[in-house]
This record gives sequence, C-alpha cells and structure tokens, in this order.
Amino acid sequence: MWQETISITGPYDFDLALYRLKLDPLHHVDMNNKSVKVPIQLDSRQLVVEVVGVGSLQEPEFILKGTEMKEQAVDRLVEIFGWNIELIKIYEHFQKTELKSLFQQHYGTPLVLDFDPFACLLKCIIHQQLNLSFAHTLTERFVMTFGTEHEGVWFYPTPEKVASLTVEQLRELQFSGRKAEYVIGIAELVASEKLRFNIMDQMSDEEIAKELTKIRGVGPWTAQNFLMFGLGRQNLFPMADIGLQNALKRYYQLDQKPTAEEMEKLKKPWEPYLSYASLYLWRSIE
DNA sequence: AACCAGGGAAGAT
DNA sequence: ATCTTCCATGGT
Repeated sequence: MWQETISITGPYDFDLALYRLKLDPLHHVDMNNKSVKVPIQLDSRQLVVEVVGVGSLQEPEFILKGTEMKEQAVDRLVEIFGWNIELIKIYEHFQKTELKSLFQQHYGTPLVLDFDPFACLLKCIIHQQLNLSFAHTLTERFVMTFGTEHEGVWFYPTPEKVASLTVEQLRELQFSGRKAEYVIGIAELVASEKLRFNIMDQMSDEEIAKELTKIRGVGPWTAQNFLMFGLGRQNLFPMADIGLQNALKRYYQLDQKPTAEEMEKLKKPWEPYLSYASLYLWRSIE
C-alpha cells in the first residue's frame, strides 16, 4: 500500500471534475468524500488508485492511494487529471477573446482524460450519433457484460476480448450492426498491434488523425475526440459535433446553428487552446 | 408523431 | 470531389 500527496498551482476545480465524471455511471465517484477510484491499465496490469481532493480551488491538493507501481501510476494520474497544465495561462489567453465570460463561468474546469486510450476510442465510436443518456447506457451495458471488475471498479474489456466478440453478441446489447463491426474491427487492430497508442507521443495531431481516419468507423469527429480525451491534446475543435454547434448557437444567440465557414472564423482566436474552447462550450449546455 | 442525437460509410451524382 | 441515404434506437 502506498500513498502520495500532490499539490499543484490553482485554479483547479476538482468538484466540477468529479461532477462531470459522475455523469458516466461507470465511474466510481463519491461526492461526500470528494474522491474517485481510477482504473489504470499499465503493461497489461490493472490497478486501482483512489484520488481524494483535499485542497481548494486556488490551492488544489490530492491524496493518492494505491497498492503497487506507484511511480507509473502517479505519472499517469498527473496526465489524466491535467495536473501539469497551468490553467491560469489558458485563462489569460481567453480573456482576450469573445469567450471571456464563458471561461469566467466555468473557472477552474480542467480537461480530464479518459482513463485509457483504447477505452476512449471505443467510447467515441459507441457515442457516435447517439444522445448522451442512451450512449451512457450502451457503454455501461458493454463494459458490465464484457469488462472486468477489480477492487469494485470496472475496467473496459481488453482489445483481445473485444476482438473475440461477434456482431450478434453486440447486437444483443442494442448496438447497430455497423457500430458492432467498427468496435470489433478496431479491437482487432489494437490486439494485433497494427494500431499502437504508445508510439503516438512522438506524432503530431495531424499524423495521428490521418492514421486513425483510415480505420473503418473512425471519421474526423472520432479522431478529434480521441486526440482530446484520449491523449490530452490541447488544440482540437470537432466542428462536426452537434453539441458544439448548439453551444455556439446559444452563446452567440444565433438563429441557426453556425455553418462550417462561420465556425472556422470564430475559432481562429482560440488557438492554440481549441480543446479548452470545446470543453467549456460543451459545459455551457450541460 | 416526428424529429433529433456530442457521425460515418456507402452509394449516387 | 461533393451530395444523399442509411444505419438503429432512445429521448423530447
């Protein structure tokens, strides 16, 4: 058993992060305790680390409790929760833009990654073109049927496991035939190491997106979401996203959803932090 | 009841 | 290359 305390520079609103995590029924969030149990996949080892928020918005502090592989687990958690990102700099950037008030309203909201890249990719595909509540039901059903539980925490099924499934098995969970094919196909690529997440560190967003969109079932939206929530890249703005379009419509009080050209123009000043613009716009309609 | 949903592939032009 | 249709099902 190990324990570690981490202090970072504010602002960082852990309550908001937990509230958001809680929207996914698979996450083990305890609001009273200000804690979440995080499933981490390291070298085919599965471990669970509990993260407890003990600090404040301006002086954030976290206690991490785990059982093994402390160093790697802590590094991974820093990445997942964005504890190495200085949100204050991002605020300063957006104070000079039209999103100024949006960033004040959601002050301290961090970009929290999915707990695992493969899980992120699967989730993106499952969520395509579905309303959020049904999307959550579907992923929950998928994980509870084919995933595994350790220390009371759910892990997504491994690529090998998903690759071994049949379309019929997924259809029973109310996947569409196509979604089932996409999910199984991607799992086969990952299991056979034709798609490798651990070499993506040295690749640009464009290189990764190009690689991913070759895969059946992965279009621009999925690639961008994966870059953002799977790898934590900071400069993505999925224009195909209905939620973002609706959020822009509301924020700018437009009569209709913005066109691609209009969005292209609007987003220019938000670079190189487009992911945060996306994130905060999504929050504005939740 | 009709239309939409935090898209993408396949077919048609 | 760009436009249209289909996918499947829950939510509003």
